[in-house]
Amino acid sequence: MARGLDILGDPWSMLVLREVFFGNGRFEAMRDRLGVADSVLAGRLAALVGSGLLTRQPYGDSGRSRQEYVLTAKGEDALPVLNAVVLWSEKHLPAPSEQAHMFVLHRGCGARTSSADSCTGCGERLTAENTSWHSLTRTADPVPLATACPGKQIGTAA
Amino acid sequence: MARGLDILGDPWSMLVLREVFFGNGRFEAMRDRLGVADSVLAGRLAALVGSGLLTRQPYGDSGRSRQEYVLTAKGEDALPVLNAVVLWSEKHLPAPSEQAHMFVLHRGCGARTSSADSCTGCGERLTAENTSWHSLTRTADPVPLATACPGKQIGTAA
DNA sequence: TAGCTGACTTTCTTCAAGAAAGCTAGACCC
DNA sequence: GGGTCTAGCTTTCTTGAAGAAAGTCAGCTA
Repeated sequence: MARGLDILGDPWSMLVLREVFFGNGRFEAMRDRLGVADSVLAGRLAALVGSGLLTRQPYGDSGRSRQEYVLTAKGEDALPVLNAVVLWSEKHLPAPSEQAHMFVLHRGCGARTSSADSCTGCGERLTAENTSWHSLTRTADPVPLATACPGKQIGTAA
Repeated sequence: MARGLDILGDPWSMLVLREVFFGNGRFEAMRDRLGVADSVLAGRLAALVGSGLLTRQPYGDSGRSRQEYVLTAKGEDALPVLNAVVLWSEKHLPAPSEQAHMFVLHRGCGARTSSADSCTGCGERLTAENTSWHSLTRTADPVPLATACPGKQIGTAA
């Protein structure tokens, strides 16, 4: 557990993972969204890549220096940890505004779940593939989570 | 979620909570077990009490200056977060030794669960009351988790 | 009354976070 | 084809927190 916390226990690491799950894997996008210092973000990304939770992937136009960070299977498996934090926060921390709420939705049955790793509506196991997060501060509609390497499947290969 | 991570995201906070769940709520015991600096432990404990996850409770002999930290209902509800970290770590991080493994057990049916907040054997919801952790480095047998205020129930009253 | 112990608090040093600027390589523009 | 733009870092500097070690204090113990 201590070893797990070395990777996941850092506040920024979890927030970076959150952004990647939201499909927000580009350096600038994360920096702007999280308000984190460049050097810290660079360090956290390198650590998460080093720990095998993220991989780098060139995106958009041809071989330019533009990279996007995407989840590996190992990173995707951290979803219950993030869900558990979201559910605990929703239950116990007062939201600073109506917009600040965030929900975990199972796309299979559409239910809002109160479990970190299974749907309390239908019991199905939650994965990044069948889960959406709904954050009012972000978009009006729920966001399907990013899975390991969107588009082309690389997944556990790395 | 960011607010939740302000409290739970700190590596030491999670480890302190782990110790309290293990029934190890005394200052010296935690310091010895975690190898954390006194000043840092004192700060973390104060923060967790301030956030309402722990309360202080005198223990043993009469009104001496000896305190023990015990969970509140709010702190107890953080169990799924810790479970999720344990399960992820067990799945994805190599254990440095045979002894380093840790399991989450449901005492109701005795099954080892692979879900953070329900028993994968019987489906029952996991609470501190019906959950044991089994850490080989600690004891040979699984340890029933500490619940909100052992002995006298205070719980949500604070 | 002279320790001893548990639970801190203080002090000091070192390391990491935060802010701000600089660097680089390809894209775009005219 | 020279200038500008932009994404994705890297460097530098300052400030704040972590870590180590010693000090404090109240009550028990002998």
